Amino acid sequence: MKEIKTFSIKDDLCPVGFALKVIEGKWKLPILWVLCQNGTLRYNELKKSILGITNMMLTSSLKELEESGIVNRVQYNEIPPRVEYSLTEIGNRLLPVLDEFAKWGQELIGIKKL
Amino acid sequence: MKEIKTFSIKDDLCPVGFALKVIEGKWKLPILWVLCQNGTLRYNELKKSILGITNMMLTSSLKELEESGIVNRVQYNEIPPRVEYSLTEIGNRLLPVLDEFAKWGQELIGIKKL
DNA sequence: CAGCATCCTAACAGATACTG
DNA sequence: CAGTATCTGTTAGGATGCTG
Repeated sequence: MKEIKTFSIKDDLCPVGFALKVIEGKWKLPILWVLCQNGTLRYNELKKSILGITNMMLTSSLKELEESGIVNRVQYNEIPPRVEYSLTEIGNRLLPVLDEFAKWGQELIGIKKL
Repeated sequence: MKEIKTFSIKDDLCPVGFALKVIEGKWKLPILWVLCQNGTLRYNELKKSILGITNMMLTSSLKELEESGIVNRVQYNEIPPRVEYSLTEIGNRLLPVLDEFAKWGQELIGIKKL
């Protein structure tokens, strides 16, 4: 009888699952994308550059990304208010990983077209 | 005035988004994990090795993974029925990418503990 | 043994309007 | 300018029981 390795759901402290949660959600990748393309952006610049996003989703997605530690939020107490967002250092280090992921995705798309 | 690169939601044919969808969902990673640890497994072996999963979720997750092309399903027409699941070739090539992802996740966990 | 059908709930996401 | 608040719709996931 073969010995089967099990997986307990308690193990979802698994680093892959953890990393995945950080970028899951409809708007996280788009936000990361425009930030890595443009560097630092203000709230309204982000909003304009991500077509279709609402204030609610932009705000909550940014907050989660900030809490995850991959987006910086800098608030200037001016009138009118100014808030700038950018990728953190570890946020930037995610990019090459996503690139590998993209390559694999491309292969998969290629295979499915056969 | 700076030129801002935009992101249209229509672009979600983006390979990263595509790849992400394939492994999203509560049970996909656990399934991939036990398959890569054990090689080929039968339906009930999978069920036993993933604690807490229901028949419905196992069935639908396996079907999606199969449709994505990263899991093989082989049905033997015997009595009692036997169905075996394993990773496809491209499914196996996902593993090193997930490994990179895991390393990044570990770093992030490390940073957040500081 | 390997599943499918049905019903149910909770989390996610969108629309709209309002505020410091 | 940079968000909140509220209300509503949609989808993911779960419980339970049944079938070839």
